[in-house]
Amino acid sequence: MARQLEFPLRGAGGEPVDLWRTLNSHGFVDLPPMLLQEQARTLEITIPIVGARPRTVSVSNGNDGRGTVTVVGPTLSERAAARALAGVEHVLRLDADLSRFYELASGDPDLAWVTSGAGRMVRSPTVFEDVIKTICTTNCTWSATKRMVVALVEHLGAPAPGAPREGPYGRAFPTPQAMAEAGEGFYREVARAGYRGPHLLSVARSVAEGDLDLEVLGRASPEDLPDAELERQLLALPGVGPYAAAHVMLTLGRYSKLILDSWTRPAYARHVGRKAVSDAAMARRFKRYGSYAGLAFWLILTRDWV
DNA sequence: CGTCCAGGTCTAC
DNA sequence: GGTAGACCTGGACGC
Repeated sequence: MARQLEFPLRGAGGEPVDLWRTLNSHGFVDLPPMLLQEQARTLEITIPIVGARPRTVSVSNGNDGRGTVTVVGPTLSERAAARALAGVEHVLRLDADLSRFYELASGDPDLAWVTSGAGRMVRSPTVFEDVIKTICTTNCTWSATKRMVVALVEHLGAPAPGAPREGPYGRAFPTPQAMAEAGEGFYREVARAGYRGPHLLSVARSVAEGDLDLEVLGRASPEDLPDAELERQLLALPGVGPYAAAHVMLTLGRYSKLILDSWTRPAYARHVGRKAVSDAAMARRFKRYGSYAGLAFWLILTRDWV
């Protein structure tokens, strides 16, 4: 018996939330254990629940400007239901207050459109998941990224009730422990992660052994952990360079860095009708958005995604 | 069939 | 500090 939960589509500052645009905020919704369903305009995702098995839920627009969470599988206890709902609200970043960004954007012809509820980046249930997935996007095609992440979730992820017998869906993203216990051979021969394999294993082991706490990076305030220091810590991770650090930072709600890669560079050049634009020029152009520079950059590039 | 390179990173100068 | 070269993999190309 499915169970329905509801939540208000409002940000922490009372600002509007465009759910469909949030669900299309970046490419990770195309990687398991997330599954974007275009026709139904829903996001299916399998999330870990503390003290219980992972659960697969479906997120969509409900009535009266609210969002709906439909839980797959047996009915949850009150506590587990509350945790599942909190998990979805976390993934949708409803705790973020974008009202100051909207004020900034409302006076900008390039960006005023975002104030109707764009700019909320989907994040994974854990920082660990976003870091691992980001490493899997480096120096390869999207199909390769998918192959690696599919393998991780399919073979190492804990199944939710009602999970299909095979395939990557209906399973939570693997824990650091599960990834640490997988041997080098798994990364080489099953995930076919190539030279990234040792990086993935190293990050997983560090977290599993307690030497590295990635989750604290998601909780730290900019006062306690300024963007520059956060970037420094991310760059220290094996396999994480400038692109990956900027991408992870976007998923952490830290928007000062521009994501500069082989997709965004030409996409921005097209946007301004030039053959190429230097990284320095892009940084200058977005400097006026201050701590929201990277978010402004990303939104301008992805405006036509919805 | 070989070469190139994709939502880069690391090491060695 | 800035910049070549190497690096797994496997589609997309050109020949």
